Amino acid sequence: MRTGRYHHGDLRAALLERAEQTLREQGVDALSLRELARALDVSHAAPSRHFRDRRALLDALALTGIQRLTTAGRAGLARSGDGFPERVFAFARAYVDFAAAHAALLELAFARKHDAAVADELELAWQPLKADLQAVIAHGQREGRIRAGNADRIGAVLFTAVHGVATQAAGGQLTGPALDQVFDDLLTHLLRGLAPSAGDEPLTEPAAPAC
Amino acid sequence: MRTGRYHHGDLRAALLERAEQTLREQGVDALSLRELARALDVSHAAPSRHFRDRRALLDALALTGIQRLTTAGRAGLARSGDGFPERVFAFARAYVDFAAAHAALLELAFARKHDAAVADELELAWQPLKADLQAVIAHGQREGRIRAGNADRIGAVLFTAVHGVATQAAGGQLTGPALDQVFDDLLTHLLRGLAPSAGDEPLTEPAAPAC
DNA sequence: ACCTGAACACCGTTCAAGT
DNA sequence: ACCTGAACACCGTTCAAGT
Repeated sequence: MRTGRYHHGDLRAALLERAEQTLREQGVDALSLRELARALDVSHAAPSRHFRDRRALLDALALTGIQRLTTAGRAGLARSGDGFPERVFAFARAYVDFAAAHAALLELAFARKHDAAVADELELAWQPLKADLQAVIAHGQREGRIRAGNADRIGAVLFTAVHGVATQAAGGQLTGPALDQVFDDLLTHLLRGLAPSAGDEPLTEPAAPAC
Repeated sequence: MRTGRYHHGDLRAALLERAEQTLREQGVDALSLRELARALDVSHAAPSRHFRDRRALLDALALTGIQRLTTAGRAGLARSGDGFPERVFAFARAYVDFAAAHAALLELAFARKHDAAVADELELAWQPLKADLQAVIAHGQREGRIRAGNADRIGAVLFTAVHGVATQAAGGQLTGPALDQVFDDLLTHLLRGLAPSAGDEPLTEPAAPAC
């Protein structure tokens, strides 16, 4: 039922919002421009004013996904205490939980981009989250819990490990207690390996003095 | 141009083979049953004899993807020597290389399944690869390079870490030297954390005797 | 500027009918 | 058993035309 007026103060924003809902509830394949237009009571050709094609809409969604994930990571840090491994766990957990709750959205964020310009834009969008991760690592280094060295390399290692958990959570391969255990085991062992001097419990005890 | 005869000794196999090619060259979105039928010179309704719907074809492809990946992992092990960290690296590298070369196929293998029966079937298909990984870990434990303990848990940790590298390689977020470095750093630090007693170079030197 | 409506070339899926 | 051909209900995309 068309209302008659052109209407829609901001069709672009409305399309994105509705698309995100469909994505969450029914997945990418169920996302159609025509269905979106119908839901917003607008002609099927109207979306093309705001998104060149379906892919452009998906790319825009990917961008919001990265931004939301960044926000979720910060919220996780804000909820956590000041301790060292605690902050790493809080940050990582926020990532994994977001991935499980917004699987399709994150999948879009990580999909291979055909357009180089889009790939660059998304790469840029990751920077704030990566900066947050750097800060967490620098904190661990100051506390003597992470070995000195190139923080970018250490950041890439942590990011990749957590991403491995997150993608499996998103795909449903890892759920419930199994997910929790892998998450804990992976981070614990990796941090142990990243510690400056690894005794038996380097994550909860200061390194024993050399004998 | 239809030939006239029903033809095609094994249309199902022909469909899968052609689909895999299209997937590799043009991605999932470009994969259409009608196009496949056209390429095989068969009516557009013929594929439905062998695959209930498009999703069923995609599920079948996912299955072959897991099998191919398993084969690639074994080939990696076969090429490697007998040393301990060497075998882990060889196995993991085969996984990552396969992911980079067959991104779309592996994506299908890890996509969330709507059908529980399919999810179970794919879960089963992973078992041979996971068994191979268990063997590599058991080897490391015998050599005193990996701490004793539940091999399933340790396997899940290693799998997840490597999967994190693989998905980023598949998505094009990690390529070239950056990929190699993250791969090396992650495995090195994780194995260090998994070692029974971690000195400064636990991966290349036997653990120093306790003082 | 922003949207409509018609048009075009594609889909997936189903089903009676052919061999 | 296996396939065809027509039919149906959907798509994405384009473009002249409207306000």
